[in-house]
Amino acid sequence: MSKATIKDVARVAGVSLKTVSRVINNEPTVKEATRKKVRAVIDDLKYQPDMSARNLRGNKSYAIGLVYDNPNPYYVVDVQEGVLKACREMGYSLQIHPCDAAHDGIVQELCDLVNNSRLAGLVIAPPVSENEAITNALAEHGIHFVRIISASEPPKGKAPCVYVNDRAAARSVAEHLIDHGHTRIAFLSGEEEHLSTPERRAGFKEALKAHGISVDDSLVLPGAYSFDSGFERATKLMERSDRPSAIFGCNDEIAAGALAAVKTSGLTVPGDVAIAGFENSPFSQHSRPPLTTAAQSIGEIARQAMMLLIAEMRPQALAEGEVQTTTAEFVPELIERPSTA
Amino acid sequence: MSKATIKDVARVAGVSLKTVSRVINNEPTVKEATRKKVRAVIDDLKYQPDMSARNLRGNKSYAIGLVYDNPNPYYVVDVQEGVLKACREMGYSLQIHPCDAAHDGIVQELCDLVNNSRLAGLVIAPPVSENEAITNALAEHGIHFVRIISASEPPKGKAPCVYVNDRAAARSVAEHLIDHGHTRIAFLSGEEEHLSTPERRAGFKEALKAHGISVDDSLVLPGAYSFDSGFERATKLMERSDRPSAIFGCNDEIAAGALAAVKTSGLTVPGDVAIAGFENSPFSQHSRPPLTTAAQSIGEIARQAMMLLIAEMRPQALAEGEVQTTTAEFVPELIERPSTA
DNA sequence: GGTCAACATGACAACGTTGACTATTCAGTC
DNA sequence: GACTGAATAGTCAACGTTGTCATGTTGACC
Repeated sequence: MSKATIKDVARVAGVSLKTVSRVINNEPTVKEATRKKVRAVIDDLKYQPDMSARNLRGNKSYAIGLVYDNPNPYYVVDVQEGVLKACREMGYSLQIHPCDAAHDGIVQELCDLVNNSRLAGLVIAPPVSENEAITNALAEHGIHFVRIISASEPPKGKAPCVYVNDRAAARSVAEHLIDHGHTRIAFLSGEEEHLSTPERRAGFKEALKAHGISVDDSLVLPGAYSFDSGFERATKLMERSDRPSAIFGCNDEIAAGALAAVKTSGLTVPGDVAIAGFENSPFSQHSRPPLTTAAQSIGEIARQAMMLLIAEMRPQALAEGEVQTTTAEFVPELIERPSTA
Repeated sequence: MSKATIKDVARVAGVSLKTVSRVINNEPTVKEATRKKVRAVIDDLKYQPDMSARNLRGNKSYAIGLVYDNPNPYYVVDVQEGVLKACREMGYSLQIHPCDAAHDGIVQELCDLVNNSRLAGLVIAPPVSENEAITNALAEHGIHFVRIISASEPPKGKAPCVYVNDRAAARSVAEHLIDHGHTRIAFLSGEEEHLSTPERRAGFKEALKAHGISVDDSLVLPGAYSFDSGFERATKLMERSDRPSAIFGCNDEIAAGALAAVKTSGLTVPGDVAIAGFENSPFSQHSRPPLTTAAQSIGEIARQAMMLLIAEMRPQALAEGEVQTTTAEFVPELIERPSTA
């Protein structure tokens, strides 16, 4: 009762193994009538090709790896679901690979992963995807991969890439604050190694400049993508006599920390200080008041990444008309909530 | 340069394919000298057996599936890492399978998963693992699996199981509150479908009784494992004239919501109301004040689950002396933080 | 009607591994 | 020295799929 093989399909449909194989793989040289007949049998028997056999036979593989090193589980889980969904649709299996981007042997580790697990390609999430030493090395080893990165324009280089325009989104958030009358706005950065930090900060500064507001560098503070880091920096800011009237956290965790700090200082949000975050994580939804933020549909981004990867690996697998691009842009969307009202 | 096969090893070592296979699989009928020689060549060539070929050949498979439906990404990511680590150690590959436990076709879905992906077995996390309709059906289909559940004693039935003694841990948390002089303690439940809810509540009640405190049922409130649900219930509690002096949230999200509610009501924590959570999630670490909670080492639990599963599937794979148990207990540990000081 | 190309299909081997079976070696025994 | 049985090693086929190459089938054109 368990396994229907290509053999069964061939027997029932009255054709050869190879013809079934051709139908499965969308090869063109099959008569339409035959194709239909075989498809019907496939549906009927609920046949699904066996990954192991496929991988074994060709040097082609139908497994892809998802590489990430992200401190934010919400992000990780969303990316996983998006990629997994796309994998299922396209008949691939998924191998997750959490790793340490700072680890010395990371390149070797990824090469071994691809070889040992016979992976067709990799989807690489930030921050690993933003480390050029790593991606260049992978490209040299002839490994197929697609990156998800933070950038304001298509990256050069031939490797496919999905880029999230954090800069444009950060501009929107900053403009939102400016529209509400704020001119002294603090910016709490994340780690500099994450491209999202300079990108979001650039968007912030661009918005100020566009509105003729000069940037006060003493309000642009380095730090980390964590609640504690946000709390600490905001606490210091609140002690200053020239404290800002608004705080823009480079992500929601920082903003949530800042929110806690402002309240701890006895000030109100948004009355005394407006606060905005980035990423639309539960931190922004669960704080009191909920935080204005920018949302990216991670699932859709992950899906798109998979599609680009497949296009690169097996161009023929895609339907005729589909566009052959190697990059895709996503712009997170401003979500207004009470923290800036 | 990429692939060393069993053939290469055999040639270099001057033995037959089969002998190498025997060495790899720890079969006993190989002379020690031969075994050593082959092992050396294997290391030398960095040979690693090909999963696809293995899976294809035997009906045995070296892939296991991780099934979960959990709204808490922190938990999911930790479980993934724990299981993945154990998989690597034991030479298995891992296939993640997020799913909807309430979905009608879930049993069929899991059976198909096992058949189509040729999985050797499943690691099932709560709450899917606690749905007996599902696990019984899987057992009937002859599918190997191990459950991670919440329970205060080894479950009956032959399927291997890792049980987390939430009841005992909840007793510790409640006793901690009692030790601090609280007698009117509210308990904010999670969803009743999650076994952890009745278990933790039972531990809470046991502690009260053990200290001669009668349970006030109007302080034991049903709800959901969410920030909002905690916020809502705590807000109502704070409006009561006979408000409790302490709140025990069934998890940290509930507790964090309660914390926000208490502060919103103009009361202080822990001054007016003490608050404790459960799970040691970042919610408990990031709130102000940080929350007293109970911590389980999810990674270790996941690892242990994998070991039990392997023991069930391939008893011979384990080293000689290793104990052959089918259940393992973990007791979360009390972590005292300022929210109850 | 015969020729040729284009299209459609099939036969067979091969991917890397292991199970079932067979062959060899080597003590120990009569 | 031939006979056992256990210990050790090898041969071969098979898992489900697809690439290569060969074959059959169609239709258009002279």
